[in-house]
Amino acid sequence: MSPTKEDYLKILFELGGRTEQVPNKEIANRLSISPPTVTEMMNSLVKAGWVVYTPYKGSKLTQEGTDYAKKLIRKHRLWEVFLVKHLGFNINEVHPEAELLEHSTSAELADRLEAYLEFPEYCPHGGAISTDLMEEQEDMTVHLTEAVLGVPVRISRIVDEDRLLRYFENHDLKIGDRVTVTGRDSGLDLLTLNHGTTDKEIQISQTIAQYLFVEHI
Amino acid sequence: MSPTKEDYLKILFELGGRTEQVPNKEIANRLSISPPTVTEMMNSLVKAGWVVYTPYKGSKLTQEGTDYAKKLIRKHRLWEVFLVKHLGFNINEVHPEAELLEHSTSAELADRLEAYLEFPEYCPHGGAISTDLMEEQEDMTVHLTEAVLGVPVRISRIVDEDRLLRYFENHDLKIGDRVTVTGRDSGLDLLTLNHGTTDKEIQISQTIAQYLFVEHI
DNA sequence: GTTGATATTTAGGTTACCCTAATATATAAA
DNA sequence: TTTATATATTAGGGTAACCTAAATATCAAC
Ligand SMILES: [Mn+2]
Ligand SMILES: [Mn+2]
Ligand SMILES: [Mn+2]
Ligand SMILES: [Mn+2]
Repeated sequence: MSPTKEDYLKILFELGGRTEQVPNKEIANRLSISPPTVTEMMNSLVKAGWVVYTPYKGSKLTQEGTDYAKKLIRKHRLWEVFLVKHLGFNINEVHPEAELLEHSTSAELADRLEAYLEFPEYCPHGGAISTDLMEEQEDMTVHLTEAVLGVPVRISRIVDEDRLLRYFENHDLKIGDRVTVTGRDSGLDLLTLNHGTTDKEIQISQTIAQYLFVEHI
Repeated sequence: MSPTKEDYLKILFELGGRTEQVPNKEIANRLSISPPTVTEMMNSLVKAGWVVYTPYKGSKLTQEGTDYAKKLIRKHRLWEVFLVKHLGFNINEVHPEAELLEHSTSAELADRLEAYLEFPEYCPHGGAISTDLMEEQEDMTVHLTEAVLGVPVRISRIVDEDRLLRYFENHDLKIGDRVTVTGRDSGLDLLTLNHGTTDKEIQISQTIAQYLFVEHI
């Protein structure tokens, strides 16, 4: 498996490909790649047994594809923990580093690294590390867009995609922050939040709020 | 730069391409790749400014090529230290892991890793980590084949190429061991050693002994 | 100085991963 | 139900990194 193919599997998992069909366009967007390239790659992933592909509909991961993706995500998150905890990297810097390291990590190395880090439960962005907890978290967490108006919640996880992390940093949002959704404007695609700690008003786009997960306090 | 090209530069350095012309065949052997592929790659490395290539003669690294190779080797050796010291890997297992990790390591990551490891001087195979010390070591060390008969020496460094490491392990040789060359048979390509610690007789091929460096005690 | 062994290059081909332009399909609107 | 729009596929092309087979260059031995 090449780093390229591995990244396709990972993205597929992150876009819900474990349970639903993911349209090519979403993959193309996330990887900044042209749609024909995605079509081509999906056919190749089908041939290798990682994916089930329905033309014009989208792709779903097979069981093997799901397992492979979860192993990759585990490696990615383990490296992020190492980079932050031991090497003193900033939370917003580690994702691109881990994006590379994940592909150069044997199962043996991942296991030893996990033990060395004393079996952390979450990565610095709140993502679960154990492959079982990963599915659970994926099924249980609520998107910020689905939070009830006026009810305070805690940010539990940020989808760690480079552009998103910068967006959230620019809006002063962090894992663990308490926020309350105070307004929703679907026309302007806006979500208004009250930040629990600073009591400041924050406005973010609803489209992007989909990548923020929250839990009830 | 692709991992592939990076490995070519590194091999070139390891084969003495900093000071001498390295023939294509040696590169082809070390990388287990066909000679035409090497020719092709050398032309590509020339175009990128890493290498000076004389057809039918061989390749030398430019200053830029040398610097790049040394940075890569530093990353490689830092990872080996980490894998052995912190993750408990065996010395003979770490080379293939580092061979991958080196290509996924930013300058920032290498610097932080080096500080975290408390600036180690040598990798587990005795290779220098600082890029200055690296050249010095390359120029100063003596090949085991050049050691004087009957004079005890200490093994200071093993060229960490996968097949070689296994050969040396099979012959019970390790960094730090004292050995005395007791015989040399050029016809049979054999070198007879007396192992200082166990007092056992060891026979290794002269060809392979070239990859063992020793220092006087 | 010719010969022969070895090393190297040239020629031609493959697969992986990317692209744009043109065409076809699906779906939402009129 | 036609039409418009978004999405997806097909067609055709490019570069990187590999290969084998055949041609050519180098160099040491005779
Ligand atoms: Mn990440
Ligand atoms: Mn990646
Ligand atoms: Mn090594
Ligand atoms: Mn390598």
